[in-house]
Amino acid sequence: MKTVMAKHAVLSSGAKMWRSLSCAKSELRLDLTLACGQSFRWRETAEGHWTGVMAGRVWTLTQTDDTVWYHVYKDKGMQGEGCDSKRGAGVSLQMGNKSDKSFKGALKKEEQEEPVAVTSVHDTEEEEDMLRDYFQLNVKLGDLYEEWGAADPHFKCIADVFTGVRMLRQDPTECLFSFICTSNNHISRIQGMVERLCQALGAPLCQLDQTSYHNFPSLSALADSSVEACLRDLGFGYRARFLQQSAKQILDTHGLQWLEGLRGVPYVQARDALRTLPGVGTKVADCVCLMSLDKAEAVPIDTHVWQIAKRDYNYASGNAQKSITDKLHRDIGDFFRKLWGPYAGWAQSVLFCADLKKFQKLKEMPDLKQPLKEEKGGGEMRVAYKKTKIKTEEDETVKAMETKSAGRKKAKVSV
DNA sequence: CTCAAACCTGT
DNA sequence: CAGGTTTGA
Repeated sequence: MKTVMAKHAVLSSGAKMWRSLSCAKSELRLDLTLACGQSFRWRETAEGHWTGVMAGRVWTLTQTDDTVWYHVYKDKGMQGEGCDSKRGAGVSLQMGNKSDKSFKGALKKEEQEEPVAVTSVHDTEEEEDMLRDYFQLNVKLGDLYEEWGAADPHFKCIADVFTGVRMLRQDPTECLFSFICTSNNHISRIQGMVERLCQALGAPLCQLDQTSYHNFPSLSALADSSVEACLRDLGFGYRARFLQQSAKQILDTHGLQWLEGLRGVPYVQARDALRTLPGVGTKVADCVCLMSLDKAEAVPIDTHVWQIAKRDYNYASGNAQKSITDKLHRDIGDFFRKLWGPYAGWAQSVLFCADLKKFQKLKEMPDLKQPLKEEKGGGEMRVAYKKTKIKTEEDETVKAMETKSAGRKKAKVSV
């Protein structure tokens, strides 16, 4: 009676369970995009195979030269039973949050009791749409790389190796609460924390090999008064309170749909709205704007990006500062927006990715199919930026609006 | 508006 | 100290 334990899918064994999506590696590199610190939910479960939870389902993704292969696990067995009220709410609330029409059918399907998981044509189309939405495949990354490279020699240099680094369009709730965990913290610990968070408070989805996969917790699950103590036990430290308080504040003063509604609000307004939440400062707010709220111009500035600005762009302003001030945030963000344009946040993620320790080996051994580009002296690249004008006039919309809305945590947003 | 210190925990 | 935020001078 004990069912055979399900396993992670592998492309080489059982091609029938895989579906495909035409997509060149220059448009999407799964390994870089999924492991560069945007989402903390994907794991490499086999060589080049990435497994994680997205839109309430468990996926394994892999790719060949011109194709992305995906498999969606169907496990009705674990749903609808064995979850407490908090978790139960997790499923429906999570799905209810989706405003996109393409996700409409999801809630109904979960509630039905189909004995066998037959994948209908409708499911197939729906899931392909989910992927296209999540990876924002309508955005032509190759064209953007061309533009950034034309405007910025240093970017062009990096871009030859780090192609296909693409911004994910994440669920706003998952994105916000994951990034509240990032303060004063490093990626490896954040990954563990987010995993424990989902395991403790998220609805279970399925189990593969020794790993159980859970949905990200709902707002109401996170807002429960018992959550802070629970998360402190799980090693969240002072962030435990931030998570619970932010969830409660959103539900009490804004409502369930508020976060998603910020997608339709201008960047600066959305960012200031987020900053009213405990544990959410400038950097975290920018991350959420960029990675889940469709604000491509948001450039999250952390100490690491500051180092990049100083080292590769000869950014001198704020040298006296010991740490990043609010003003420095604004100035560096404006600097990069001026350089890269409306998708500056996407460009920044490429450089950020290229600077991660775990990807350094790619710089030494580029693609074999591509002949080595001729070495360009790094020193000369920098000279080009020696005299780069850092400050610009008040002509930028973003800047103008920022100075206007100075009252930080007071900002009231009517959505 | 700027600045430093404290905040949890793991390396 | 770490990919930060809050708080009080």
